[in-house]
Amino acid sequence: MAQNGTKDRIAGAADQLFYERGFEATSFADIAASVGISRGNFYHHFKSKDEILDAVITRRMASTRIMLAKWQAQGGSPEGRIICFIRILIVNQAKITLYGCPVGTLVTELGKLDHAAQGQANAVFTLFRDWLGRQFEEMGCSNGADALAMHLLARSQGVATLAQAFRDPAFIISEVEQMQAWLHGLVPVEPN
Amino acid sequence: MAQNGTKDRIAGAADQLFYERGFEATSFADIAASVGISRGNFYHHFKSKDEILDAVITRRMASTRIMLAKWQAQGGSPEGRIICFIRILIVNQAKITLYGCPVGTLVTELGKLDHAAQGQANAVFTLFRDWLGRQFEEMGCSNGADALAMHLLARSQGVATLAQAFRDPAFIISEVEQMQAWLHGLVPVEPN
DNA sequence: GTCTATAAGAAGATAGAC
DNA sequence: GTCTATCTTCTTATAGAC
Repeated sequence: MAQNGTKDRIAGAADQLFYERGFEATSFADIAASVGISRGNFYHHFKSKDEILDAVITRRMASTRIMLAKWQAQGGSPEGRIICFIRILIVNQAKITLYGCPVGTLVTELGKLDHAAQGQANAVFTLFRDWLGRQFEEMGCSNGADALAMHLLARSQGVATLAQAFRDPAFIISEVEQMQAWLHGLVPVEPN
Repeated sequence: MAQNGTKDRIAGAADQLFYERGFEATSFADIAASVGISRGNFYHHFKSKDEILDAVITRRMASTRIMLAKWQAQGGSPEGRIICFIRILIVNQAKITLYGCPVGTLVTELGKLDHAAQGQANAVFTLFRDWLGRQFEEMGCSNGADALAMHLLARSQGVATLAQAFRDPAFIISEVEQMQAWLHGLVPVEPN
């Protein structure tokens, strides 16, 4: 991590700018200015813009895996772990109200650009999807576990989109409560 | 409508390209090529790219108003009219699977660009929001009518986002059924 | 590893002929 | 109303000095 400071700082700055402004709208000059290096230095670390995108997605994959592993390791019930997922909407409430969901907005943009990294970006979604699916399976919803995972992912995406559109952080709170109620209503009161 | 053929054709082509590729990613050359005119001719009809965006949003506002008015005029129950809204996901299934929701994706992009037309684009959302709110009021949900409207908008947005991300048109069908079931479960069987 | 300088191309936008 | 030609600026990308 501290092995190559500059390369990592570039990827970090790009990660943030791609989230806040979008991939296409972010130029090398923007990233360079954010890191505090010259544009020329840039190409010593990354040969092209697509390579930076690669690095950004790799970063996001890694941090997502760490987050999911942490939730998994802290014990508790699968239901409790799903609550952890739902509550990232609240943890990131302010940023979501401004920029939406980093995963969803990047996948949508790359999809429209027909970009080669689209599948890679979508792998972050798949990470959440599979993890949620396993939690629902553990909850005893072995039949529709994946459908439930997709349903919850979609609910979260919709909340992020509308919260950003209307700049309404309170909407996030309201919907998170409804998602938690939905989750509790899934299994008819069957303590593990 | 037929008064200025070229201007309208430009706006129509821009509308489609902004949806399929995004606003920033669409260049004047792209639109001109799509319409079959030269780039120079362009500026006779629109002074800037922002003016085209204005025209595109105006078009979308108009067509949305027409669609909502049509649903309103066809009689039936408010519940039936909300079903009309839900089912546009199915009507536009193929395009949504490829490009997501035209309203949501434009608002998200303009939000990230911090574009001046962001509020204007969001007005299309507000058109749906207010119309849905009135339907829920008529259904007797006068207290939480707007919250229900926002909830349903969010659900639709989430479905569009994930359907596009996973290129999964079947997910739309599955979620539309769930939204209809949710709608029917709202009022405890009280015929109008 | 970092910089300056610069190339090559695409973008939005304008001028003026027809 | 449509075209060609051109301008300016921005963006990605490269070359080469330090």
